[in-house]
Amino acid sequence: MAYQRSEKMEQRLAANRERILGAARKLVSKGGLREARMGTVASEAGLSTGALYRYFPSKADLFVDVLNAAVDHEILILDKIVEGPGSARDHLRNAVASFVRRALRGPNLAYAFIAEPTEADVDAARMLCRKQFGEVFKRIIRTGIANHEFPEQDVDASAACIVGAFTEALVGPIAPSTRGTKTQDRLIDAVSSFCVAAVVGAGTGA
Amino acid sequence: MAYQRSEKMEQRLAANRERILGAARKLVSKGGLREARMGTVASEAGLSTGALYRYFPSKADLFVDVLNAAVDHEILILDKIVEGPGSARDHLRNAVASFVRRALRGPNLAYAFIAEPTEADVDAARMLCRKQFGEVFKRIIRTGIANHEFPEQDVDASAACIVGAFTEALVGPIAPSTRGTKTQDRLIDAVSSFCVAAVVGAGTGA
Amino acid sequence: MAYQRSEKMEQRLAANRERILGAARKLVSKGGLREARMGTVASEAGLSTGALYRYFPSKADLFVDVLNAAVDHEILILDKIVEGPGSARDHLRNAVASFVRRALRGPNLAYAFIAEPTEADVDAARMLCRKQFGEVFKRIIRTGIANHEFPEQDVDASAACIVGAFTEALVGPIAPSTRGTKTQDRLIDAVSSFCVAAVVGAGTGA
Amino acid sequence: MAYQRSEKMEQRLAANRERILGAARKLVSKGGLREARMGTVASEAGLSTGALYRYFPSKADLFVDVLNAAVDHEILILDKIVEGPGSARDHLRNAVASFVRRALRGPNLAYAFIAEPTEADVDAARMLCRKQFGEVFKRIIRTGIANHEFPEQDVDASAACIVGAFTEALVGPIAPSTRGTKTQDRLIDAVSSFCVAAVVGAGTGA
DNA sequence: CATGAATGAGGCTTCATTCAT
DNA sequence: GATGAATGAAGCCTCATTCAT
Repeated sequence: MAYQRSEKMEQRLAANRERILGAARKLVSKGGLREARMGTVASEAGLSTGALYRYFPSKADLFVDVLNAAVDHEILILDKIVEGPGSARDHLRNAVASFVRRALRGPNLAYAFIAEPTEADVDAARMLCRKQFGEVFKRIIRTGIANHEFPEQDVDASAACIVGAFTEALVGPIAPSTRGTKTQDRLIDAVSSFCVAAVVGAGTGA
Repeated sequence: MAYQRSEKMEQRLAANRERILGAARKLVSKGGLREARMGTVASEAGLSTGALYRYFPSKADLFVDVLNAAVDHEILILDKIVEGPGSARDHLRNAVASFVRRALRGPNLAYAFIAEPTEADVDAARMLCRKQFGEVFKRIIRTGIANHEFPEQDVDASAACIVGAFTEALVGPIAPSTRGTKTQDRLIDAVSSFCVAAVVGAGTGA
Repeated sequence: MAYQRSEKMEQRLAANRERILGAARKLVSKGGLREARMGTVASEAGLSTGALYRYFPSKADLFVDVLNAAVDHEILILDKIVEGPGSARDHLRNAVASFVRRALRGPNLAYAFIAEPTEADVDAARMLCRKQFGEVFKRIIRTGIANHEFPEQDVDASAACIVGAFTEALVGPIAPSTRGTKTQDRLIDAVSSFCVAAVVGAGTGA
Repeated sequence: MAYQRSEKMEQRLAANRERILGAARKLVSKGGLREARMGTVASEAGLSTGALYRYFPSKADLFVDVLNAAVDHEILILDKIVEGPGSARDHLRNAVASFVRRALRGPNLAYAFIAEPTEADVDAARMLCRKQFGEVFKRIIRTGIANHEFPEQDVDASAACIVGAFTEALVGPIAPSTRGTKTQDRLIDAVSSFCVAAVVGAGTGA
């Protein structure tokens, strides 16, 4: 009996945790960390403010977790692509396209967690996330260079440029609004082409 | 008899205004708008809080000015490059390189004003700024396409990617710290090469 | 399991709200709106500043409520008198006497809410209040005129004079301090007599 | 020469003082003390903020002077009426009518300086002013009682009521807006009749 | 004496966090 | 464990007053 109860409880707790994370993700992607107040997260999650602190010790912790969850998920997918079949060029194209596609789908967390600086704690976590994304692309590029698919280049800089390029293309005000699926496909294509061309042709530009 | 609107005074006022802008720029580039408190700006500028409001009607106004001043300066320089001699490819390369070079020099405002969302007022201004940068690159790309220097491509997306690429390369945590002048030159080169290659090879990557 | 919206809690909240209103009333009647700082209201009510904003969205709202509560209460009483038995003259006398009596009892809100101008919000509310008091007296006077108890007269002006008369008599520095009950009774009598005589004898004075 | 200069100077200084007082009066009667900022007074007077402090040691002092000047002027006129020919009833009627007439003319200082509470300093002065007005009416009433023109009554209370009555009739929102001259005459008549009737009939009302 | 820039205390309000129920 | 009321530290801004020119 006690065991039963506890199992049910466990589930409820886990569900709550997820709901909180979901609410936080939603809010942060809508208005940035600044606008994501703890109180709003709580009511969005159907809980009380106080309850939040039973799951996360502080706002910073909560959002670091939001960040990490989102990023872990992305990285997992990207890793699969990289480890899958195909040339480095394919990997690169697919990795970028895959990221952009998902970002265009959901609310654009990208903006919030890639761009916006806030408290030191969260900021540190964000830096790490960007680094992680960078690592994925570095791996791809390095492989390509080893294969002689890609020319020699500053891997760090290229990876940074890639992450920056698709981030801006996703969240920035430059690219036109992307409502229709077709438009989205075109954007995905454009961005991934851009990155592939850049890496493939690196050194060419001089 | 009347108050001497002496030249010295004028200068002092102008100097104050500059010191305020300078302090604001410094603070915003260090910790983002969030951390740039009016009080801190004031003391950094060697003035009292109240004095700030003689020069700028509100925090938002002050930082919009900081933003605009920085951007106007950049755009001016980029425009000169675009209107100067050389191929579109040169323009592109030089525009990127020039921006990145200056950004690496001064405090990296780029971060603050390209990325961080804040109050509606400032945000609107920032959107405009990014758009402005985008326009510069769109012009370059369009010219290059007309010249058959560059292949057909999604100009909006490419411009967005360029802005994103160098922004991230500048402020992001992916590229290694760039202290030495030599390292900086390498980064400048890498980033501008990346962008040029991307635009030149666009459509190639498919 | 869920948060107990216990009766005790409800009561405590209601009590807090009352304490806030009470504190606000006290302060405003002592030094006017100007001196009634939110911080002072809070500590007077035994709460923190922040807590006030859980009960009232802003200073203006709080004081509009103070005003309305006080006035509603008064108007209710005055209305009862007007609708009760007796001649218009009796109604007039009793209405004035009743108001003055209660005003002398509690802190003299009259001053604050009838006289002092402040923020637009509160001001609008105050104007309404004064108008409300005016209406009560207009009704009385109109009835009396219809009855031929009172001579024809400018009802608006008379009502205004009545409200002004007892307000000044209550809060002004002209009438001597009224500490003793006997003195108070005398004042009540004097003021109500004054008003009755004025209305009864209107037009006589020419 | 030096003498000449000094005389001219004296005049200019006196003129400045008057202009400041005038500006202050205008502003206070428009928006109350609260809205009458020193800076605004200064520019309205065609001077600088600092200059104000050469004529008046503080905001409170300035407005106390404004108040006193206005009141002295009134009292002088009222005194003349009281000392002139006619019955006490005439004096009373004329005094009230005269005050109301002038108040309706100029900007309604009455409101600001009779009603609105502010800093302790100014407040004290205002209390005195109201007392002064009260004294005038007390004198009239006492004389009338001695003459057996008026019945015995609480002189203090009656005087307070009179001051309150015309103040409210002047500034309150109860009496309809008084734009036309004819309307104004009617109001003057109504208010003075009201007061006379009240004093004449005092004690009648019981 | 005039000027108007500078000061700085103090007001209102927000919100992450705590805690009695 | 959950609730949401309460806390209190900041933040932005205003404005009477001072002071170098």
